[in-house]
Amino acid sequence: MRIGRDNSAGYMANWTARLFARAIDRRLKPLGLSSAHMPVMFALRDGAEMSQKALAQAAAIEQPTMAATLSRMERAGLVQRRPDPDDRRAMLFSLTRPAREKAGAVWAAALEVNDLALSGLAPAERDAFLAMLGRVVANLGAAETD
Amino acid sequence: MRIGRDNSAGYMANWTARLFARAIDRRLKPLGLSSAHMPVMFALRDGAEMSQKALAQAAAIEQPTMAATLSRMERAGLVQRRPDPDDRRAMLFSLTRPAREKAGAVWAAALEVNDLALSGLAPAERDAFLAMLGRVVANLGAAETD
DNA sequence: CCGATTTATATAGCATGCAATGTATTCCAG
DNA sequence: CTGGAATACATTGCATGCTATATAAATCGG
Repeated sequence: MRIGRDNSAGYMANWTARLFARAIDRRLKPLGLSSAHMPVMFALRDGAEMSQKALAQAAAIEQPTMAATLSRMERAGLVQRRPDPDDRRAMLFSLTRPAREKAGAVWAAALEVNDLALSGLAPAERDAFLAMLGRVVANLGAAETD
Repeated sequence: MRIGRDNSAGYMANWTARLFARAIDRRLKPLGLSSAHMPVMFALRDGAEMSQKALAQAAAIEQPTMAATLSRMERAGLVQRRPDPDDRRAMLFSLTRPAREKAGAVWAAALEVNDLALSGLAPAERDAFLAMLGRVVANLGAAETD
């Protein structure tokens, strides 16, 4: 079997992810946001407060990565942190008012890019696509634990 | 419609790509290689020589990204460059002997991770999955040109 | 209650990716 | 043949992601 570009799932997944990120970033850049901010925006919607660890788990990224993202978002005035009154190791993060006001636009950009990417696929195909992505994530995630 | 994590194609694609890269990197690290080297290894197999621009196109990444990757690969003794005799602006890259000797192991790692990721999917599903990734790439790529 | 372990965050160092820009050649129209 | 446009590469600056490691606080067994 010949593995080139188009029949390597890993390569295609990488390519797809980069195109998604670029499409999102182009739309969010005017708002001072980027694709990495989206999981945080969603997790902290409706005024929720979460620790860095909880945010990292929600975004499925490593803790130092989330620390850096939160640091940049704080610098940009998008999130604020306060000490967790119940755990002096932890910090609780929440969206600032400016960030909350941008949530709608972030939502719209997510929907727009999602729809653009999946155009030409029937609803059942979209479901199947997401299910297969979920299966691949489960397969690779399970293999990491070993 | 509620967009969270599991029903956002962009988020799932990003997650999938990161898991693929980690699985590949874990296997290639003992060889002194990484996932970003794979498109170069494949493009330059069988002693082929290619310019930096041709390699960037083959890998579907931007030129500065390929420049950095080739620079690291050169530092690691994996590729060598020589001036293009027909174009004094261009350089021709090829794999070194040590890199050629690692090509088989790279191939094996790619097949292993591909199979692990797609385990549980029937051959027809795998084909459909790759076809849908191709469709998403085409959709997002076409939108970039605008 | 105490020491060992676990947990939450911080930090360093690096790879991979992008956009924007500079420089040297090449190519093409006139 | 020449000047402007296009092309190939280099460089800068930054974001996103990882691993490995350090530090402080919480937790748990005895």
